[in-house]
Amino acid sequence: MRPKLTLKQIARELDVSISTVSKALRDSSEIGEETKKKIKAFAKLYNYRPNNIALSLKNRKTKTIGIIIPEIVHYFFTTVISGVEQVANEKGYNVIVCLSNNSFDKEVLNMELLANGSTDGFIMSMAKETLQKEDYHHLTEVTNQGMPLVLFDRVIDEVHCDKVIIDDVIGAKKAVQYLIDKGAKKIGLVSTVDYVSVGKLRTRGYLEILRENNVEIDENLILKIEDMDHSEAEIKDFINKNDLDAVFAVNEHFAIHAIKAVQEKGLKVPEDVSVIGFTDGELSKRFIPSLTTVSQHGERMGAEAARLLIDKLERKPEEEESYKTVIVETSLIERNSTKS
Amino acid sequence: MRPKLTLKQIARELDVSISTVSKALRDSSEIGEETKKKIKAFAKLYNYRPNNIALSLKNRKTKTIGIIIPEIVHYFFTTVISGVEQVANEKGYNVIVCLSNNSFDKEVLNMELLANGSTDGFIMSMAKETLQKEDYHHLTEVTNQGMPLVLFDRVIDEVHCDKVIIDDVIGAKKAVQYLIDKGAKKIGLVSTVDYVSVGKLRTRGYLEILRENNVEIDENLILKIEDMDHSEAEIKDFINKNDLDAVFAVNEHFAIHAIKAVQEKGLKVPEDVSVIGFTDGELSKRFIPSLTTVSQHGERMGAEAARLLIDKLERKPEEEESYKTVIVETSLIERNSTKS
DNA sequence: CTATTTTGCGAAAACGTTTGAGTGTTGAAA
DNA sequence: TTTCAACACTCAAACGTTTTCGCAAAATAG
Repeated sequence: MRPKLTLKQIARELDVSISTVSKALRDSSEIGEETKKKIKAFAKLYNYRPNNIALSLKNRKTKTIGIIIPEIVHYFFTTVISGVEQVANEKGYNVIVCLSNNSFDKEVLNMELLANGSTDGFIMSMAKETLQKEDYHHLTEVTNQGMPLVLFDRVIDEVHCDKVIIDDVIGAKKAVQYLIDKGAKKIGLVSTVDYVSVGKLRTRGYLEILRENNVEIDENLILKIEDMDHSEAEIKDFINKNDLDAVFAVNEHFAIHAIKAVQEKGLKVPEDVSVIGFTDGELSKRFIPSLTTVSQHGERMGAEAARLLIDKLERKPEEEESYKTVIVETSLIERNSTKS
Repeated sequence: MRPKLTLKQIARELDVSISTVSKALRDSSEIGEETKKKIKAFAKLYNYRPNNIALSLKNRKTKTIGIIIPEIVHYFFTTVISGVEQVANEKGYNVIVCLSNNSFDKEVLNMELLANGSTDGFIMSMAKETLQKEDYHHLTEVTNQGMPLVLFDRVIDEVHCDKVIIDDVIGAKKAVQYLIDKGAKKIGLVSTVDYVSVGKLRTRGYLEILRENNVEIDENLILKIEDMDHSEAEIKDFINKNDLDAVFAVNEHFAIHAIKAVQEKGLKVPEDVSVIGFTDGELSKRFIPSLTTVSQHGERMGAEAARLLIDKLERKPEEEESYKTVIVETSLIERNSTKS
């Protein structure tokens, strides 16, 4: 077992000072050609690599970005991570992933941990519990310390920082308009409770587009799910109770349960009932019938978020502060769960 | 914007030395009660937190573990990460995630980067390209430097380190035996090329159990997919060509394509053909028919890997070196893609 | 009232870098 | 011969900690 080589060891070996070694390796003009050559050869031979931690301490930057998400076993978030990772890597940054498991406390804990020097900035999507509590002190704390923060997907206006969101309202409108265009009259909505901002926005899109099309809004056709664990039963009940010709679900999960419920009711998708989901995951692609969905382009969101963050990190301090909100467009992907 | 508080600043503010502050905060008996109280109060008021980087440099350990996986947009890997994260967090470790994208070069790059002080050890699953090349110098390099490494899922004998694997052979045998028990005679195998070790092992399980049941092996009933991009067409062709009454696929993906192909051929699953997959993802659960699969318990694997790694990290140096291989048992989950 | 112990604190080194300032030697210009 | 610049290198500080050692003053013992 051979421990890592340090400048000090090279210096001792070659009988020069540490600074000489450092400068030689950075090809400084202060050092003679002969010495440089010797030192470089030695370093190469023994595969010297500077210690990142020491560099971080010296430079007061770690070249890593922290990403905090509610859960990782979730297609959308993994695509976002993938996007972040790609541009981070391009720009020489590492990515450190923390999960909040949708718990407020764990989110706070994670942020505090990472904020103490471990990362240069954050990319995060807020825990459900945090949204409920409306307690954002950990976020403002971190930004007050001068750490850049980029919020994505689940964002809130109260926190001032860069944001990457999708046009949830427009996305929902696109979906519902599509259903209307295909002749649907009674369009059900399966959404979440309103404190989940995406649920709220998609619900708003649904309402707006119905109004724009002069379709009367029937509150009975709107289901807001609180407890994911009972979503299946609730959706089944909802589908059974109402005579719908189309369903817009705010996520894949709900969409699939809706399809199942429709089928169990003895009707066919898409012949009798069309279903559109939100988020384009594995499930949407491979389910039978494959799902028409509003695609969120998670990878693009991650990439945008990383770009925003790194811009902030590498910006000269004299440049003035300003916060951008990037909206990543959704697109409707037509598959087999809607009439064509 | 208020930058982070340091010991030095507290010391200056309170007109004591840095060491006094440090000791007071760590509740050393060297410091008088009065002084301690004063310093602690100040630190608490201004929310002092020690700088992780400085601690890492001092202690020569970072309390982070690096996890390198081929891709993240993949259910199995996310469950593993989830498992790792859980026990890592419990023990006060952070997790830094790197993706190799199945590229040898990126895997090497990532390891080198993280090995220079960023992490205390590695948990990884090897890139496909690395397995093909059979070049493991980056792994031995890292272990030679005394960094613990835990390999999972895609492992190789040549590298000496802790390993977490599943009983691929046994898992495959369970699956095929199940098919045989249900009366299947012509059981097809959809696998990968042999340098992907899991493909090889599952293939071996298939062969062994057929032999044990005195079923003659027909090479025509075995499909080995090289190029994932053309897997769909190849599987379709394979299903069309052969008159199978059951299919064992080494992953979800293949299983689903097999089901589709069977259905497109005009046959029914599971009435005419039973299909079993490997890995228990979203897709398996929600597909219709939902898939009978061999579940890999990724979360458990991740947890085991993290435990092994942290044990190594926190082991006293005098204890002797030894490498364990933990086998996480698979279980067969019966759903609707097989006759009951 | 001296001798010794205890108490309370500070100085300094260390972790591995980078970098500006300093130093000694050489050679050439004045 | 003196002066000065160029060269090639070393010193030392800094990043933020922890920890060993040393030292003075106070408390205790003899």
